[in-house]
Amino acid sequence: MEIEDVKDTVKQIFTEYLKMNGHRKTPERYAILDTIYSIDGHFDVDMLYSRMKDHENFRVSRATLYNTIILLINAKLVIKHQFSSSSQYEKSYNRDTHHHQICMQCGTVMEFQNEALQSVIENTKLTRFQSSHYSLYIYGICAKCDRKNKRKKKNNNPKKEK
Amino acid sequence: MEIEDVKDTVKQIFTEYLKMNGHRKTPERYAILDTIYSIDGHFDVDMLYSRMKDHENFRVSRATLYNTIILLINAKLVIKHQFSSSSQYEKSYNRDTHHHQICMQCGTVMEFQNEALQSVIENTKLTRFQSSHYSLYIYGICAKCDRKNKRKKKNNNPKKEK
DNA sequence: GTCAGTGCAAACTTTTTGCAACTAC
DNA sequence: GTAGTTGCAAAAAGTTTGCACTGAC
Repeated sequence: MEIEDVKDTVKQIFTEYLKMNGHRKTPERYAILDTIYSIDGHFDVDMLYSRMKDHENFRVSRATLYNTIILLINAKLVIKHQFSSSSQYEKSYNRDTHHHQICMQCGTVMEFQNEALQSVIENTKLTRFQSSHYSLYIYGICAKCDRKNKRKKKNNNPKKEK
Repeated sequence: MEIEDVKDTVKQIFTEYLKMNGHRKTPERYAILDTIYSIDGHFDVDMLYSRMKDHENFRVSRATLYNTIILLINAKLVIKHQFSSSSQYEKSYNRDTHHHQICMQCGTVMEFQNEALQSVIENTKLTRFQSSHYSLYIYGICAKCDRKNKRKKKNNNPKKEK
């Protein structure tokens, strides 16, 4: 699906959601949705804020961003993650299911796909629980940091870890 | 393994860790470790703080709690989660591997075990990444909230979602 | 015209930091 | 004795809230 088609579709879904729940269709809300669906990967409120101001030339307050994101999460158009201190978000419509590997040293979050993993998780039966979606975070050390550490270990005193 | 044995063991591990990394063995650090290993399930800094003050009668500052928890995470004796606004932690030594199901409505976090799931995740090969541990969070609606919602839908006006 | 939505600043919450006092080594 | 630790209070960072103004309906 082309990106513009996706944008049109999510706009329709959002419109439907707003109508269903008695919310107004404000330009801010559509601008935020549009910007989010232009972003690849994860973003936080701060990044969204500056991206809208700089790239889209559309200024909204942070409060409105927070408010709108809640609506988008309820409309199932955005997913919220909390791997770092600030909440991270990502668009969820028409995205491939993916998992996250997080480097404990540099904090980099990388996505990977694995269909076997995905199907096992999705087919897990849970008792007395209606599951809607899931997040799998695998923590470890990325190749970059691993190389960096090995180099350091070789050269310096092998005492301090910090 | 008995709980007191576990406490002794983690104390040894922590002592070893502190020595290895040139940290001091302070009474605060051991008291914090002991309290954490008395708690079943998850806790946050605030809960740990009041628990130490009330139950253990040992007062430490929040700053020290944060500092010590970082050491314990590095020593692999504590795991950090971030499903709610405040960071949640749990002891990790001698605990069964488990997964989390989180109710998006009431925020309750429940643990469940599933060996098939566990082995698939643990055997997943990751390229260029040394994995250390993982977290699986499944989001949805718990039975309690589900019942509550159905009751409400039946009785009231079926308009508002909030 | 009305009330939901917005921007702004202030408030709030959680976590981090600077500094003086303390203590494990 | 001297660094590493602690407690405290202040600061920082992220998010929420109260209120007056605006604009979607």
